[in-house]
Amino acid sequence: MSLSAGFQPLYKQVYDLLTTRLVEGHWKPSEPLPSEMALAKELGVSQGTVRKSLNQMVAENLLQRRQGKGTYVAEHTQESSLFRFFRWREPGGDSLVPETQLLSVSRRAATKAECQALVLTPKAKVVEMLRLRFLQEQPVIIEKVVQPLDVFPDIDKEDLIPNSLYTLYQEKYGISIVSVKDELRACALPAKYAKHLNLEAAAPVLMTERSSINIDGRVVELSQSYAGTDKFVYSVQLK
Amino acid sequence: MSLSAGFQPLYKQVYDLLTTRLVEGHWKPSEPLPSEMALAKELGVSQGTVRKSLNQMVAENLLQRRQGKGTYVAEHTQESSLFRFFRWREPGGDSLVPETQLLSVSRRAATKAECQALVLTPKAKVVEMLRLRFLQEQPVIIEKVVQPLDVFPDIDKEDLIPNSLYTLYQEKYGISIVSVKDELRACALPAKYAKHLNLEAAAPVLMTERSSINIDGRVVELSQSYAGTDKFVYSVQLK
DNA sequence: CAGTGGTCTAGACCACGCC
DNA sequence: GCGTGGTCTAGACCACTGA
Repeated sequence: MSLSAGFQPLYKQVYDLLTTRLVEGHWKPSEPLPSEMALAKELGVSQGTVRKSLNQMVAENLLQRRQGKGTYVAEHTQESSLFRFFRWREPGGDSLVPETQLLSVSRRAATKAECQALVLTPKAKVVEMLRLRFLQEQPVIIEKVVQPLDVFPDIDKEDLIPNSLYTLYQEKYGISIVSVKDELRACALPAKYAKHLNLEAAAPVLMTERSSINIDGRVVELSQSYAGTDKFVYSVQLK
Repeated sequence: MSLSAGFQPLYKQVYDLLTTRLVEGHWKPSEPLPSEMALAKELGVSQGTVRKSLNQMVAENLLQRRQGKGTYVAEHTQESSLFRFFRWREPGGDSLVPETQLLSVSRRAATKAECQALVLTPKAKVVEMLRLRFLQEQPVIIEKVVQPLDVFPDIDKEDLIPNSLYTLYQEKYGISIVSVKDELRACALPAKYAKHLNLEAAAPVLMTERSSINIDGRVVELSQSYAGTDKFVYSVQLK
């Protein structure tokens, strides 16, 4: 076999190699990878070993396979991305698609906490976006997003911020968000946001702090949001 | 092959068969299943096909495999069960293990909403438990649990309610919770719970409504809890 | 029709647990 | 040493896609 005689099983080595190529942008989103046979031949392993690696990557939402066609880099479409990471529902109900209004965009130095969470050098520049999200035409969530400029150069100069930022991240900046960590608490609505959500100041709201993780494992985005929960709930299934 | 000539792939048929056996209590928790070879011979398929089915069941937390020993029915130990489904953490911190104090147990007819959620005949009997959960010696969560008596006969007569109900469910009632659905909202703390949590009435608290799903797909438990979030947060990773 | 992924088999060898 | 699960291979056949 042409792979290094490491201590890891072959399929794991193949997985690491293919993931590295993916991270480095060797293949673009929605592009096909070489076929199983081609990869097996190139890497000097059997087709079954390549298959095991590819299937693991499919399980992690890195790839998609279509019988008769090929293996493709997973695409963060508006729908799939929102469906996976947008957890707001009507109680007992189906998934919802939010509308989004951009309120402000600014550039500033990162706070100490942000530097730590995003692994930045002190005083590195970040962009802060404030967005208001609507569910069924009602303003429900106000969201502050923080993005490091070294990851998203000049993102504050974008003139079209899409509904799902993750598609923009993937298409323009080569960032593929593969997982997010949410921390939820209840708190009193800060007075400055009250008018946006049509709620009284100090109304109980759900506050979510999210860290978004790129395919290479780096935390590349922080967000903090406040949501009224009279009509909608944060819904999650644990398995 | 001795399996029905259905339209499903073989490994799926094997998976269904083994899952059915598991649901029916053919093997008890922490008991070993027959070896791959034995199952393959019994079912008239190859070892690789059995392996694929077993690995899928492992991925769904139904089984555990130990190299050199065998394949075992997954056990809901206090730790593993809590680790999977108990989502409270210190902000940015590690998982916590709660202490639990049972406040009351009572038997009553199910409400209409409960009948619908738990698929019960009208006016079926349920047990309602009220529990106070402590994190780091502080009372943080007050939880109302509703269990149908047809699933958990005489559970209100248990004299030792463990920290994790799920272990009790598995050991005494043959119920294996494989997934839960949580709906979270912020609300004002009901006055009747204020003293338990050492908070003022109407303080903003995180309310969680949980449906717990048995291995056979049935919703077998509902719970509703209120939690103060000054020191602790509900933390979840989406992938 | 050729090329792709999906399923299934049979068999080899390895790593681990236990007697 | 034996039985278990874990890895890897080689090859057959099927199902789907698109030229």
